[in-house]
Amino acid sequence: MPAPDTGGTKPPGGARAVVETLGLDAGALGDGDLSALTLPNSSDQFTSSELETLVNIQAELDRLNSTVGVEGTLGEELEGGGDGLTAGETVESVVTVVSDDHGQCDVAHSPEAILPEIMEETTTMEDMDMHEIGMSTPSPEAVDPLQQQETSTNQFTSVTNNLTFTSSTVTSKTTGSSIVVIQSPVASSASVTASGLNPTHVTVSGGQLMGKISRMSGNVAISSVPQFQSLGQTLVTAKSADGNIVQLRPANLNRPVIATSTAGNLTTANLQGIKPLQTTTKRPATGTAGQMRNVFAKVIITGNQQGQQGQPIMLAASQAADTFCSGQPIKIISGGTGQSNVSLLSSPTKAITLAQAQQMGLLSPTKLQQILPSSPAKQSIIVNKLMSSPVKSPTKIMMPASSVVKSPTKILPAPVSGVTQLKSAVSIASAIGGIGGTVTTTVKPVLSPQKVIIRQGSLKPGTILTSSSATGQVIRIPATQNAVGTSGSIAQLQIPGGRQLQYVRLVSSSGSNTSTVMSTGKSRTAAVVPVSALSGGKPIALAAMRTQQQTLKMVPIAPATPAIRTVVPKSAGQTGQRILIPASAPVTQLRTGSNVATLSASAVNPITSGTTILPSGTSSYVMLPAQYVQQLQTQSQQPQQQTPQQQQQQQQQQHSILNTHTVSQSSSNSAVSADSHHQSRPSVVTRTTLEPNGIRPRKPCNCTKSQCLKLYCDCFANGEFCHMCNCNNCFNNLEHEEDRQRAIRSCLERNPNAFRPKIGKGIVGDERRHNKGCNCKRSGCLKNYCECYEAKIPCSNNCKCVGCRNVEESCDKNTLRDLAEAAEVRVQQQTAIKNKLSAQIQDIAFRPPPPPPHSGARQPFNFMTQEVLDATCLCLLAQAEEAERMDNSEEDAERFIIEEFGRCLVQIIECATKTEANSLPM
DNA sequence: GAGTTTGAAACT
DNA sequence: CAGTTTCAAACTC
Repeated sequence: MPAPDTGGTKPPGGARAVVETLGLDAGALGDGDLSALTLPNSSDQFTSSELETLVNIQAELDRLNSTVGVEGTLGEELEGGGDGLTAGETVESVVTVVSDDHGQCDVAHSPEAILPEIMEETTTMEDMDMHEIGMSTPSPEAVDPLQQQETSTNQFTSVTNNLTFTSSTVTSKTTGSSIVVIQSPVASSASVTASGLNPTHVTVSGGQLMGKISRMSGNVAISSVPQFQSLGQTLVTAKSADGNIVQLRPANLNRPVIATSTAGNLTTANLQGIKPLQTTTKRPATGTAGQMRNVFAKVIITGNQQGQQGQPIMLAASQAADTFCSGQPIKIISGGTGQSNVSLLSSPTKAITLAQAQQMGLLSPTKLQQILPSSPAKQSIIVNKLMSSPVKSPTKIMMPASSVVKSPTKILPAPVSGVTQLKSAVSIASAIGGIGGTVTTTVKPVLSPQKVIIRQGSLKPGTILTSSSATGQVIRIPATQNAVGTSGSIAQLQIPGGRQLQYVRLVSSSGSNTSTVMSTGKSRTAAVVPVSALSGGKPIALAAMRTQQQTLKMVPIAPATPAIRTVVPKSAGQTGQRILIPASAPVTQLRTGSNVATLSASAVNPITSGTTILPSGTSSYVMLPAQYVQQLQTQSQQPQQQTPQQQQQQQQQQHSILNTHTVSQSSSNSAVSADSHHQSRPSVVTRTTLEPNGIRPRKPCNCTKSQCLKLYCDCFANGEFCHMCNCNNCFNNLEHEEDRQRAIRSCLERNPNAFRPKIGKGIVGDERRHNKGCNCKRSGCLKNYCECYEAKIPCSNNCKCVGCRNVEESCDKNTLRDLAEAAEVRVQQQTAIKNKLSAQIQDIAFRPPPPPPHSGARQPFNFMTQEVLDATCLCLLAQAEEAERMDNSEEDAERFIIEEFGRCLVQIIECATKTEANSLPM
């Protein structure tokens, strides 16, 4: 299928698919603890030996490859399919497949897919319902799902364009989920058909990771052993020799693993496509790469563990609209144990046009102009399914082109000109099968929609996302119909600790056109749809499966951040809630309670302040702070709606709210653009207190000279867009995405860890500590000048501060205090011993002599007369004086005294014995 | 609110 | 790597 937007040539032949797999030992990560994802090396560098571990899983995949024998085939087919691809274009597609025992499948086509569930043991994907996702542009070439079956391991086949996932029973036990990244130089577009007729063979990587990487044909992005580096605590990135960054996410039992590999040239045209995951492409890897468009299909297959029912399999693939444009269906055939709860695409798709995005303020006119011409192909974003009648009344979701084009996590500068226009709503027909039911979901994008995420779910009203651990921030996602106000609103979530803004569109369950949320059946009430990310933003998709089984998926759309974070639901019994969020924060964890999803540590921490109304042609969008979301949640629980003023009042009551500017949606569609945050800037910027978790909420910056493109700017430093700040000449927004990306790159060049959270967990224990340490000279580290003090953590050895007094809770002080306490306890114990001995002596001394035994023998205590006791005490005093004179320590003195006491007792006993012996003859 | 202080970031 | 400058936040008045 020709790629409309690009006049490029088809990839030269021989395009091959490359599959990269990454696996980690499941045991490496504890439940809810993503920190284990951090590389063992302090340097965060993967060594070759470490890579071996990562590659272990590929052995199985190799067997798959041999069994499937698909490698090379894909490339061939893809070769033909690379229509109109421009040389050097790179398209990435991420397909994430999560399968649980029950074969539920969720298919999401998004730049980033999150699979919370990771295959722990046996994963059965047999008889999976085929879900077909029609790609935006219908391609003449038939799109037949590619099917592939594996007996020993998870089977999946992905074709860059047409994705068909057929799963057979997977008996393989994966220590962790396997991540397969399929890269094919072929243009994603048309020509590739994955169909049973023309099955595109995708080789599930065989050989070792390195080999796979290098095996990449023509467009080989990574030709040499990549240097792996972990970003944040959850993201592992590999940097190839050619400068390409490959992000790998370790697999875990509870966590999805996402591997992203980007290679080839990143051109403006490339940017048109979605940049799934966090990938950074600096330069064309090879000369050949420059001539070809690289299509990367990233497939992540994970299986739910513990046979959790209702665990959906989420299949997410992102494609560049221009490349994958034409109706390339993704079919998922899953058969579980006969229970294929395929909850795919049940909710209606929501798409927004660029014009709508512009109206919403997410895109400036200039930006829109840049975007429109470049890509004829229209990208539709399928956000979510909220309704039982999915196809109907699709809600249009604004997805800034930049967000599509640019992975929020991508830090490299991205050209804007080639942005593909987002357009056309995507209809998604999905049926959510009950347990054991098979459902086929078909996504029928109108044009060549970019599918971001297809997720069905219904957030049970009152779903709460809270950051577990330290932060404890709570985000409630209004999922009920009651939450009318939330429908169509965009919640802006900010990930703590380095974290980013997350924009989440909240879709109410109401079946209005705008908010196509309809509750079907009893269980499904609402879904949170991933919304556009302002440039580089990552869409966050929140979806809940059933009221009883809630699934939460969050696809971060936040601004660039070095890492991607995947959160895996912890509760086994329920449908896992899945959150994919930017990884800047050290640990993200999502625990799903019955109705509660918990984002651990800073996962969802500071939520961006400010609510902005986004005017749109069809519907209004509101930028909501998480607190507002929470509020809405509360409202959802309460039938009556509140006025904005009431909402504000509630917001004010909440701790974690920064300054929130709440604007109620109005039919007038007040024009407040997201990027022109200055307009929406609240007249009064309030400093907020710390959140309950102790983390200071995001503060609006006041930058004047740095253009908010230097680390001076907290917003920028946290990987966030400025929003409702007081800055001047701000470039930290979509309109200056290029500059922003350039600045990000510059910062990373200076300091690769520039965007990592400054406050992390210490080596020992869970205590937070400043990774770099402060350098205070005059503040004594007792003022907020000190970053340690500001973070409410004691200075550590990392600090170079002078005259530090921020040791109140420090280890040193604790140590001293502990020592003091221990000494005190010891003294008390010794005192008790003395008292006891004294009491015993007293008792013996004053005990009335027992009646003479018949034997006539006298017991030793009969000799404990007052004189004996006095003598003993004198001895003890003498010993004490002696010890004092010898300048012995108190402890030694006590010991000597006690020893002396023992000798006294011995003497008494001996005396008694002798006396008794002497008396016996008598 | 203006001015000062402070320390991180940026620069040399 | 150290010293200096720049910058924005924190702080003081």
